[in-house]
Amino acid sequence: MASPRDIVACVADVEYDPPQRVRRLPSWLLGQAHTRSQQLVADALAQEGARRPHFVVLASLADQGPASQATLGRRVSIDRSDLHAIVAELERDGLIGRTRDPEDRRRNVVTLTAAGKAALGRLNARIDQAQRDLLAPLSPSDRRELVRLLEQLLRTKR
Amino acid sequence: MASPRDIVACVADVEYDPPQRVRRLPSWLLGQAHTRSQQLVADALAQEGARRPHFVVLASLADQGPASQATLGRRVSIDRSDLHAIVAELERDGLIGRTRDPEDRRRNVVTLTAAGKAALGRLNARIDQAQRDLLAPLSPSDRRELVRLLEQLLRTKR
DNA sequence: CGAATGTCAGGTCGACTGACATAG
DNA sequence: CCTATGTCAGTCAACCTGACATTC
Repeated sequence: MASPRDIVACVADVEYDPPQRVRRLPSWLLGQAHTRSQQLVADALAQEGARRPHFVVLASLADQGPASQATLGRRVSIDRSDLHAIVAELERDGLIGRTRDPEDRRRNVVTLTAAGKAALGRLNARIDQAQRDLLAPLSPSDRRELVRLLEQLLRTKR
Repeated sequence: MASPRDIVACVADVEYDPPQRVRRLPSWLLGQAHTRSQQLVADALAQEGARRPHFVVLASLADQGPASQATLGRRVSIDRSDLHAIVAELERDGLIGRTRDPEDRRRNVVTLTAAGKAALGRLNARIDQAQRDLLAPLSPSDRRELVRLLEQLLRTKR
């Protein structure tokens, strides 16, 4: 039943094995690293019942102060229409408050609550652990080097 | 109309500005770098009327030889059901051929045609240019260093 | 019989577009 | 009048699931 050719075919068969050409592409490596990174962060946030936009919104409010939904969305690159669902969930969970801006009654000013600050603290701890897991294969100096290279890669071109 | 506070608010308003906390996260940097990378590659492939899976399938066929759709999908991590649309398009454009495997009549053996090899050559040139654009902000030695670090990051944990 | 293959239908999720009423 | 804001409906592509007939 298992002829030599079948065995060869079977060995050549098994599992994940993209071509060398592709494997060496910096864009491919970045994609793989991003996938791993994204998975770790998503899992970390999920343990607190949050997703990435929730975290980013809370972090922006803490670091940069209250803001209307529109400016908040602009700060963290989330579309107004998508942000709507996020802030609704955060408000439902009592992590933010929304009040009409008396000086411009179109605006919903979003503010971090005490519960929101506490939740952000927990999320920050989870995120930091995810970063450590992500960078675990690298030596401390290599971790700094990677960050430096990525920052330089992103510095130019906006 | 424009009180001092309004001007301050306006300055604080404008544009993309995620919190420092987030900006420094390795996972964030990887995400941003991946976004840029993905954009460059997608644009490069689009100039030849292709998308990423098309390229990866052609590259796998060239580097690793003909294969059934299922094994092809396993090699490059594309689901059978998604691969179906891809190979159909590649066949329509004459870049691959599909023949029933006489030794196992369940299988569709996918083969690269001459036109497919030519198309892959063009795609490779576009992709290489995209890599150069991506890495342009880095010195030659930093480019090698980045690739080394990413490979090491991915080496462990499968 | 169980397992693999190609095929198809559908579902989910994130990113984006267009519209609208309200307010400036 | 034109613009900005918050809201909602709907599109689109990527990714995944489940099903089915055919073949091993």
